[in-house]
Amino acid sequence: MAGSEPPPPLSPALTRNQGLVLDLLRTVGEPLGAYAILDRLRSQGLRAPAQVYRALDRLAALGLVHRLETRNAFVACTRGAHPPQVTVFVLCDRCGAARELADDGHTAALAALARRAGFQVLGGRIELRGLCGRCGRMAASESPDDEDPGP
Amino acid sequence: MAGSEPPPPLSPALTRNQGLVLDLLRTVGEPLGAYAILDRLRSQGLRAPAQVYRALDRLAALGLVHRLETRNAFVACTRGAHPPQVTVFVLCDRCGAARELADDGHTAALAALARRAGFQVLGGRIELRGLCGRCGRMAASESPDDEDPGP
DNA sequence: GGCGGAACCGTTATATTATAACATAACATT
DNA sequence: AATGTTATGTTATAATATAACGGTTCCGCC
Repeated sequence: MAGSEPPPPLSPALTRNQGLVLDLLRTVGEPLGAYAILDRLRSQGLRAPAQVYRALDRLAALGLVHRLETRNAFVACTRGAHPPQVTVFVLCDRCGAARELADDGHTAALAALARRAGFQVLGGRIELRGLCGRCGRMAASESPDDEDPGP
Repeated sequence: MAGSEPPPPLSPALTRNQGLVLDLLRTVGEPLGAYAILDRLRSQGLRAPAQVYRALDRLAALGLVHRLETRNAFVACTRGAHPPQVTVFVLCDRCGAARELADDGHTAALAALARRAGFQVLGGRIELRGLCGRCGRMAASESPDDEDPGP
């Protein structure tokens, strides 16, 4: 139909839906559930969960997004290409932020530990929960109560 | 065998529903979803998901069962009392078995790593997926195909 | 011996997350 | 053009999890 070609944001080798989902996650920077993604992409024409899940499956297989199992949410990878699963996530209980850290060899060491028990490791990602720096300081200094992080 | 020796099952301080769920998980030995637990306890009078989830919440808080985030399933703890989360799970993709291993200090080391990034760790459990010894051998020797573990 | 509170219980209803299944469209390769 | 492959759009449904309500039991206590 109309000559509508959105060239700038989309990453190459990705289909339209995959590009939309990846762009959104990169822009937002924090974890989003599949239905939150869907809601934000309705204006771009997405209508059904399956469309989002399919795009997420592909992006995850490419290592461009990671699934956070403890939150049932998805986040764009913030480290360049990295060998499969050499990454640790830390997730803030208070503000929901997710941060991806280099795992410093722990995943490999854990795989070796498992192997000693006769188990062959094929995957797995480490997710730790707690408080990010900002929320930790607020919780410690202000008082032992619960508030949203301010502006 | 029968006699009158029920020493392993019911833990003290548990309510009826909690005891039923814990016994079931201990007997089965492998991870079960909440609805699978419910189905197997209908004969004991349980009827609604909330009953199972409540029992599981309490048992998890006591450290008697663990939740496997990557499977949305629950498994009885196989190691005696242990400090919070000093445990690694390895989960077999093929037969579904779960095994709990001592973490050899990795969780603590990871917490230290996170702390260096300004993050205060409050919890988290490591789950690795792959093949257990038995399934790994079958996959390697027999052929590169997919069968259920024998009877 | 009756009164509050706490913890658990059972139940219904609903929210949230994820897949199945199927027909169509787009595109590259023959 | 016929074909195979991949992605798409759509509907329906499965699987997992929680909210909300009222009732019961038990325990401490005055």
